[in-house]
Amino acid sequence: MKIATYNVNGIKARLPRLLEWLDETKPDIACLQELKSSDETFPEADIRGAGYGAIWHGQKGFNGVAILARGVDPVEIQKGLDGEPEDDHSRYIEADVMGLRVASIYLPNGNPQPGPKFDYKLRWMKRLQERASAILAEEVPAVLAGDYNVIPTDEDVFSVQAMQDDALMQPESRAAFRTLCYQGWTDAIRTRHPTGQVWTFWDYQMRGWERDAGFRIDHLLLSPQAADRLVDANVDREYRGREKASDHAPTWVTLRD
DNA sequence: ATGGCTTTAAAATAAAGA
Repeated sequence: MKIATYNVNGIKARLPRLLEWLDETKPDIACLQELKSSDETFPEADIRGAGYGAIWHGQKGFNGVAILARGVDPVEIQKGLDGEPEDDHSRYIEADVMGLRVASIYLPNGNPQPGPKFDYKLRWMKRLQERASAILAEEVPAVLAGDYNVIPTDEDVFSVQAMQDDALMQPESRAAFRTLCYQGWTDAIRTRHPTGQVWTFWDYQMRGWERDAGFRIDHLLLSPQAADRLVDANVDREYRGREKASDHAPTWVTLRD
């Protein structure tokens, strides 16, 4: 089965591209981020028309996450993360679907750093670590998929110099991501592609796509019970080059049934 | 050295992204 993550950067603006991608690549499960849509304006009928059940956690203007499943309805486990009741950003949704635990994650960007947005990013990562640890304790096949807004290593960015002051690759951001992995989560893309450039994002600015100036920030972390079933992982790069594309490309894993 | 683009919200600009 194929599980994908796709930061759509506005589900209304991206709807033709999203429906086309679902039809052409037929992921069993698709985790979406940056819906930029309230709960009420989520295009449920179009998603159903494409053959997918869905749950979502929307927000007007920005953020927003969803989990789509081919032919079935995901069973919601929770929306949002514990530990900061005043946090009203829609960045996390978790479900049971097709025998897997799946989370769709939109981790805070954190720029500019230092500053309150970076502090919020690090607090959010700590809260994610706590939830991820609880999921591991259940010993179930699980996939934490999403836009982590973390460039894990210098090999995951087109230019270390250009990005050195960015929140995405600060030592604190990387340490928090490593802590998550060291709990027992497997970074699926790096397992299948141990070295080299595997970009998932190209900035709209500075002709990022044309220069192939990208970085790797969309990740699928597998619990041991899911990692044992890992067959392949890759990026649907081609969709970044299409008309009215998101600045992220769909990123996916396949697991043995 | 800096900004260069895109989406949303909302009515002209501003926030947010990364």
